[in-house]
Amino acid sequence: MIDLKIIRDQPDMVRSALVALNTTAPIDEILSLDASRRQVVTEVESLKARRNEGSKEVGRTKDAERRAELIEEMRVLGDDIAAKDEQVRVTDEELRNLLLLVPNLPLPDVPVGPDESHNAVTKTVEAERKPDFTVRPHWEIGEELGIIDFERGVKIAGTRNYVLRGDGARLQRALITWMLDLHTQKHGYTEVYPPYLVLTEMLVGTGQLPKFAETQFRDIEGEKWLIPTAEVPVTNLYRDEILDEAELPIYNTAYTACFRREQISAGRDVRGIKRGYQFDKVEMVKIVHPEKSIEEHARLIQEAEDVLMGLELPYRLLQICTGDLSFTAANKVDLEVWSPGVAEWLEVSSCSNFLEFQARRANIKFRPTGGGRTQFVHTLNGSGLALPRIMIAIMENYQLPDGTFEIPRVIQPYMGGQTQIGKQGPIGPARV
RNA sequence: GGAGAGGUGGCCGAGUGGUUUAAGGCGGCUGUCUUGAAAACAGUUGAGUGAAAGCUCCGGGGGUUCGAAUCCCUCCCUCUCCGCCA
Repeated sequence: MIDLKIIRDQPDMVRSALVALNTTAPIDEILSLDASRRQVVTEVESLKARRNEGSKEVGRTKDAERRAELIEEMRVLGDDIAAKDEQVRVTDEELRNLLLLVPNLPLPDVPVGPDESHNAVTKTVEAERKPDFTVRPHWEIGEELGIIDFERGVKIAGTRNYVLRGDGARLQRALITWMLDLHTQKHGYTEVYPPYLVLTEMLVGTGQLPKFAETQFRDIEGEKWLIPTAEVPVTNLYRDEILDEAELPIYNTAYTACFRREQISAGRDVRGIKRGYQFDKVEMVKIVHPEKSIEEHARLIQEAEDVLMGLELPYRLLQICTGDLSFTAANKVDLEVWSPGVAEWLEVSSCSNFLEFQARRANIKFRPTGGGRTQFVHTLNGSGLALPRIMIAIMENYQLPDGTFEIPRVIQPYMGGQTQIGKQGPIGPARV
């Protein structure tokens, strides 16, 4: 949520930002609601001041007649106040609902462009190893090796689900552990394990609601939602809190499963494990002083890069332009890994700076050390990283001509020294 | 799931309809004193909104009343006991 004052004081600046974002928001409705709200608030508050004074006088007055007079006067006043209070309450609610639909404003250095075609590659890093044969897509060798079971995944959970098996499941677990160790031991993060099912307000706080309800999974009563990313519970950890400035910055990292109801056309990205309703991810979340968020964003990107460099995978950085910026972000840089089997760049991380957008929604503040008014913190987050696509990248970049693949060096200690993944044992009831 | 108790300012805790919308204590900050510190003493110390006056906030929401932390309804949460359970 952006500051209502910005819309009130610089409506034209906001309108042109919306054009750059290639989106719309109900700015005019907000402005007119705000104006009428302010007028009614002023009225009702002076009425309340009079009532407070009058009611105190009732307590002091001994004279019965005068007392009755005052009470009657205050009663009439009270009806007026109740009506206006209700008016303010309704207006407040409408105003907030509209405000929740206004996207974050991009930072000045975000390149302007209508859509993803204007995103800019700002860095490309090659890997030392490069297969010199035709690499087969991960879904082929995954099935062949018996580490991914697509059929049984769909059988038990429907489309866009799969089962990892044997060394496949083990490799993913090893990657998660290594990533968490990297962030906690090298990057100064604290590991947290949050709930996967959270209250509605949490998704409003981080910006998934109210606008993107259709991409979320919710429980049957509708009171709780499956998290689409660890960003939701981990950022909201501090909701409605006033932190001490000395506590900043706060770096938290979490591994969670993530659940997304993808609204994409059937048939797109359906092959393999690139896009499922459930996937695993290690997430990094930063709560920082507002003056520090720009430099923290740069560090966050570096920390995500460290994961790819550690795994020795080829990747590139993509500066997202205004038209492709997500609703909540003021700036966003994606990390994409190259996968030769599917022959495409796969997004494995989005590193975003939200400024105070989420902090306003979730009401996360800090108290300046020298005193003074409380202020909103800035929040940032980035994947570090998304597991299925890293699995794809490893299976394809580390592939050997015989359809097996090697395990990245940094992961080998997490796999008991194992260096390669080959065909798994037979599956099926016969084994049991 | 059943029974009972309770939710007040950073913390503890008083307050059961008005004459202080929050006593008192702890902690924090400032000052006096001191070579410095401690102690003592004095003052000060929440959030939101607003240019300010003011208004709002005693778990959330609703109600009664001229007036609610205080009475009523409802929801949430915490604690104790029982039941169930990975």
